[in-house]
Amino acid sequence: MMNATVSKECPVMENLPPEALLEVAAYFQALSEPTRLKILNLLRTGERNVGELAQLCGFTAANISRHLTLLTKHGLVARESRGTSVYYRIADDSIYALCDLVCGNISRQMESSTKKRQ
Amino acid sequence: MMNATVSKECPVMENLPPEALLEVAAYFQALSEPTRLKILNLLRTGERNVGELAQLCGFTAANISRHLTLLTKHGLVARESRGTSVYYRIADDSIYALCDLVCGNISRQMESSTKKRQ
DNA sequence: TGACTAATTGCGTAATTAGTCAAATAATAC
DNA sequence: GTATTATTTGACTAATTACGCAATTAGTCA
Repeated sequence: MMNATVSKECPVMENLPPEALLEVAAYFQALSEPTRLKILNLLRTGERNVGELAQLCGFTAANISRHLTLLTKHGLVARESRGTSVYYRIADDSIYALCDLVCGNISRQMESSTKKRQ
Repeated sequence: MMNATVSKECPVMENLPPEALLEVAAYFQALSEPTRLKILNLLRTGERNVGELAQLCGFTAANISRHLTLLTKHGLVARESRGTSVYYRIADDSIYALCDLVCGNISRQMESSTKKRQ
């Protein structure tokens, strides 16, 4: 009932349609930019408006706004307009699980490549 | 003992150094390309050489070779030269856990955006 | 050695994208 | 209404990148 179109499981990704592949790729791409990761990291402690994020990231509000638009489009953050400001917050906590996995992989890879190097 | 340099956990990614951010971003970027996901998916059933992958993906061997080089650099696949061929295989099974998470997120997001749309 | 096959790499191209500034939009306060 | 502040969007630039072709490297076999 819930896993209608994009088989919710896909533990294998076998015989996956090309569109699914594109979507997964686009999702990873949303996470593949340092500034966007920084934003997600900043939102960990709670919501922030565009101006705050821009200042904390050291970029213009225009730039951060674009990043936030992209993150929103992929369901990673949620937008809430309050007064003249727009506040963003994490919409999908599982991204931290993703990041944990990746951090684990990276550290493992660094260990092995360090071993090889010496 | 294992979590030496890059705290294996990083459940928060708080106060993370910018280099770590760059590495995580680069790792996600390796997964953010449909052709590379296709390759990883094909390798699920076992090792393949460059020519096979090229044919199955519908691209030149040159192109696939470059993708494989990148995936190798990030520790996602392992390279083994045998005869005149070079065989690649999955080096890091946890990428499927990553993909499962992402598939789950995407299907959830599709549900909610579908709801909103109707 | 040379012939053959497979993989990699140099180079060029088209497309994407992260960033900026400036203009437009939106919400509040006067 | 106007003024002010915050966000978004249009236009542009510089940098990156996925791809193909052609040349090079590497391994096998006669």
